[in-house]
Amino acid sequence: MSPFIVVSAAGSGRVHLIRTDDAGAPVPADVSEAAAPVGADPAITTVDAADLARTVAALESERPRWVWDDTSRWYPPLLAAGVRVERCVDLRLSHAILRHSTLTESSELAKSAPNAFTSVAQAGVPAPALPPSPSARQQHSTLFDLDVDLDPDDRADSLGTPPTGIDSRAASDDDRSATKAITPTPTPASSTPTPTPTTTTAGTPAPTTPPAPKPATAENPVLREFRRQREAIRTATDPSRIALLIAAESAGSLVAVEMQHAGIPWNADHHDRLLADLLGPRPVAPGIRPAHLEELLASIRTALDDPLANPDSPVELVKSLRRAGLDVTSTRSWELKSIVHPVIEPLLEYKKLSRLLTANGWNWVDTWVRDGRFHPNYIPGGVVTGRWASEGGGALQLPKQVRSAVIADPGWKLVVADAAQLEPRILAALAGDRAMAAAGRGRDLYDGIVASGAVDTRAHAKVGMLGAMYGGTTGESGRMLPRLARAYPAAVKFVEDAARAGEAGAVVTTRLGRTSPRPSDAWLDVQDAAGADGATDAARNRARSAARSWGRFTRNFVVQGTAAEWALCWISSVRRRLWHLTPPAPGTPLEQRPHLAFFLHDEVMVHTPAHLADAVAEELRSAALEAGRLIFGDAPVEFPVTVAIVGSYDQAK
DNA sequence: CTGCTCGGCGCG
DNA sequence: AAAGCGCGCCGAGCAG
Repeated sequence: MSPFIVVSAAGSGRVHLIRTDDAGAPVPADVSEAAAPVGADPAITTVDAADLARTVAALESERPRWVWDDTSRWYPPLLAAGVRVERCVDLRLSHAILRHSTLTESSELAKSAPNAFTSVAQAGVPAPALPPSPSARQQHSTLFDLDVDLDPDDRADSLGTPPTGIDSRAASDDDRSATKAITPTPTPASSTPTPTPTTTTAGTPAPTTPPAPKPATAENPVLREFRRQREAIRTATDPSRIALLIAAESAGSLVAVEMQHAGIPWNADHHDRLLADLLGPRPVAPGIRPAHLEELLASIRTALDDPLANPDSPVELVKSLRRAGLDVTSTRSWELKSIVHPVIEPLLEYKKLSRLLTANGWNWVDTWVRDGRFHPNYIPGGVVTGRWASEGGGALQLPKQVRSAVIADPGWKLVVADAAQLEPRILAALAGDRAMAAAGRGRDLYDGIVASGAVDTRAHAKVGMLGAMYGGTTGESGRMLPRLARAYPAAVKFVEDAARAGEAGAVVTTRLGRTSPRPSDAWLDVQDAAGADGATDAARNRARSAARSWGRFTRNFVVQGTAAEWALCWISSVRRRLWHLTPPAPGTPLEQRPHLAFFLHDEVMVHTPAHLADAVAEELRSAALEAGRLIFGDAPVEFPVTVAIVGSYDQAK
């Protein structure tokens, strides 16, 4: 079996490498490595940080899993040195999952006091890397090469026995430590990468390994944490699920670093032309409005007969509008749209363009685009549900307005894939709802719901399903719910159960084992106050409102969180497939081969030489199939992806 | 001056 | 038509 190698900072610019078995027990290296053993312990070697990349590259042929505290700390320098690793274990991300998961709640790790690994959110992904296996079965057993059985045939419940995602125990101990992401390292294009792992990356937790001149492996805190995690997984309620989640989370952490490294191809000249077309030429100095905005401002002031009207200040603008006789309570676009008045058109246009200018204008390009690439900082596990967050440049909110500036290199293509109606499909699989699964088979899921007769239009099906998953009760979506409940009772019951759990203060757990945070002390206090003798109506209303709000959160957590797990498995598989699409090419940087360039919850973008675009498209589809089977086994729910091969991002869908 | 909340809006 | 989930970022405006 390929080894685990624990990577641990040793101080003084040195790094310890410790070989272990799958339980985290040190094992002697059977081949001598370039570095000398430390003391009498043959399992541990020490290298200079400056030699780490070379050492890792040499050892990579053994297909080890690199075990480190934080992929975002160790991997960037390796990539910068041209070294890509196949797979890893991100202990920080794994710890966050294992500490809170109901599947590992009896583990020593879950019961232990917070430690240096406790500080963060969640996320990460390992990197599988075998050549494509001939059979689906083999693919499953090798995808992540976990030490657990991932055979889909053993993953029982698919459809038929709905897995329990709901944990009905009431919340008890307080725990609000691990929800928010680490302080990320802002990475404007101008910043320089952290040169070596021994330099603590700014913003990341301090190195967890104290300088230990004569380290015994038993005392190594990174190794100790790894051992505890392996034990937690081994003794979990459903080891294969939590192990898959840990593997996917760690693989994701590799993808995140690789995508930041490669960047999104961004044509600054095109972006500038786009801005000039809409706003007018770039102002000569900051603080000056572009010409078109200035014109719109004049129109607004004329229409309001208010020469001082200021659309940049919501508070002032509401006053101006009300002075002009408009009955508004805010300046939200959707509220303004319902009003008939000459000021509305230029005002909405102003707001639209002003938003473009401030969010993705010339300053944005100057700050974030360097040498034709936008290098956002991705934060795996940055969202409580397991979704990624990002920091710097608003990478996950790129408006459609500017996507035409995302242009493939000459001779290259962008292959953009999107999982169609991912969340309702996830719900169908989670709930074992055969009718909903059937509605989505071979077609658009919402069309299938219409075809079943449950609702009359696709728009109704969509808004109804979104409402069911978000907890909407009013308007169109509220009206659709009874119809959906009649046609798809299992799916609706599933989300209702999740909501009831949250309202009662309980936690819920995703398919693979990510558990929702417990409600805050403040929330519990509000509930207690409402139950006390002599509680006022106001207190009871407040408690009911807070309970429902938390119920909407847990209702959505299970679906969004499981969708995030599907997406992690998808991109992990895509990563491995892309790597094997081209022959081994030692010394060829990652970004000169087909590579992931962007990931957005249920959508990915691959930047690839044009002649490989069709093959990439096929791998994206195959990977989606693989992700579904990994998580849901033989459940009859399909997870189709739409794939577009384009020259620029705006041409995709 | 910094640090914070808020309104508003971009994305899924 | 505009609400029900999850985010990040911007400018305005206020508190210190």
